[in-house]
Amino acid sequence: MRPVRVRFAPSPTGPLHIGGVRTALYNYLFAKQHQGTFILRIEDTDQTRFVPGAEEYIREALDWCGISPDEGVVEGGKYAPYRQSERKNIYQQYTQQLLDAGYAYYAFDTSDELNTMRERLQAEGKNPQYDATSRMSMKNSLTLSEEEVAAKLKSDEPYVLRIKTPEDEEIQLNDLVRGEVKVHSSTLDDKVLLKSDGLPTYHLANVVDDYLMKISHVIRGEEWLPSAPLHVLLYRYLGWEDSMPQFAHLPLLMNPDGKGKLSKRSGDRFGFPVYPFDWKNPQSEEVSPGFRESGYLPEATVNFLALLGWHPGDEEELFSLEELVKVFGLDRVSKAGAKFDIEKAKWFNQQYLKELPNSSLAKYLLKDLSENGIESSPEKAEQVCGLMKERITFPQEIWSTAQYFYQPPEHYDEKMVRKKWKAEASDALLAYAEVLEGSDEKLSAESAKQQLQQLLEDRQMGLGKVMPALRLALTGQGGGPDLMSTMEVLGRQEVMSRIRQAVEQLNGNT
RNA sequence: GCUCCCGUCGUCCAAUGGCUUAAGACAUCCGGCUUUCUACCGGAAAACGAAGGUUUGAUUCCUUCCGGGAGUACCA
Repeated sequence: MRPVRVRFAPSPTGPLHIGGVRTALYNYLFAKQHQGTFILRIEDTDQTRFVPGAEEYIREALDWCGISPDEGVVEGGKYAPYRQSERKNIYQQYTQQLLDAGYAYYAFDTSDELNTMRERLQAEGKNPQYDATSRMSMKNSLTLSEEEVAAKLKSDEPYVLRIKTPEDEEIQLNDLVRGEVKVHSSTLDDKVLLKSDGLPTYHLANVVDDYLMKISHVIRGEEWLPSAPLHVLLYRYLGWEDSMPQFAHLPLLMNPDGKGKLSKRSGDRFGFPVYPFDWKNPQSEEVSPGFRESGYLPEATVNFLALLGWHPGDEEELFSLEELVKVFGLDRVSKAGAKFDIEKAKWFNQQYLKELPNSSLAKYLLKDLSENGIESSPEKAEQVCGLMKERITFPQEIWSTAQYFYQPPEHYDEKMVRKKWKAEASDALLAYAEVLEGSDEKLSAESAKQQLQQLLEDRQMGLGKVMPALRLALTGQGGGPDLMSTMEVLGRQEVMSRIRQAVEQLNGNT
């Protein structure tokens, strides 16, 4: 068997979309599983759509996911260059080869002429395409005399090269996820292979590069399936059918409502990120949110993406990248498009977040703190994270829901005040503050609890009467992590002062 | 329009020509735990798109229809 070499071949026309990330991931997993090579090739043959920064974005996105290429524009490799615009002269010999063999021809039609042709065919109820039946009525090297063609080529008149699709042939390909796919050549059109700017189109460039780079498997999105027969034809005409890569067309990532494939618009419409990280459109300055900035961990994102269109076969769901490499297989990739479910992504994030060491989480919190002008020791931040991490989905929730670890509450949850703030409780709290005042040892979760229990016993009250009020006084909220531990983090002085502040404020108002 | 691909709970998906009362996870709902909760534990509800075949038997194979998606550019 030949060595596994796969490529991820995006075009730098914008930020890498999360669906692209999944395609890259599947390529990576497949390569690593077979001790193969994962290649990043930049398909920038359309210079009109080039977007500055897009290529860097793509590479950073792969790095963030932990799926960096083995060969590529920065890594280099035996088959460099890996940017198609830098391979322009390579394609020439193959277009010539196709021309010489009669598998391709020059076409001189202007876009107006093409439109006219399409309109005419449409009106006649025929397929409006440049194909075996319509090509003979167009301006090309099949209809023009040799002299005319030579003259046109000599002049500055722009031309393209088109493939001459066969009239009556069944084209078959064996897709690793879809099985046998058959298409009749009469439904294919004479696609442009070489554009008038001298650069190849995707179809030619992709076939030539895959051949030259010894790609063994082409794993790409399903949007390429319709043009796969054309690629098969190209391999055949170039005489490379024996070394043609195996194809695997992945199901598309769809909008949650099933209407259309996931796109930039989906993010705006459904309110979730569709990019690995924030992207600022260089023209409009508009920022599209990313998974990273939204608080998703790369491990969670990768895990989530892996399960969208692929299934391990057993009931395990949590996989590290290394584990995925072991269990992944194209045979378990599903065929139907997968609707994007952000709730599942959140669940994965939660799973990974609670396994994160406090010190890693603390970095997020410390950043939020310094942005809000609050100083904190890393130790305290870690303590807070330790208490909060089992009840959050995103790191930024620690700051947004547990500010009270750093600032006394400014207001108190009204509903909870009505339900739980009773005179009896408030008296007990004041007494509790007195007790704390009198003790001079460091407040710990255990000592706090002991002292409170002692006090309540003397007053013949239950914990349930006082705890909610105490939480309210300390945090302003009705819920949160273990109260005694919360007090330990706050410290004795702070607990006392917050109790007194709450009593003053809440009793005054009601 | 034409070509191709697809169709199991709301979502991701599993299994299978009879072992199926169709499994798991997310989400939902209910209960429990708890000082509280977004955590945890327990439970409920929830699907083979339709019709015809083939077969002793079909969710599974075939056909048609319906539905969805993709492609149909000198974009990738």
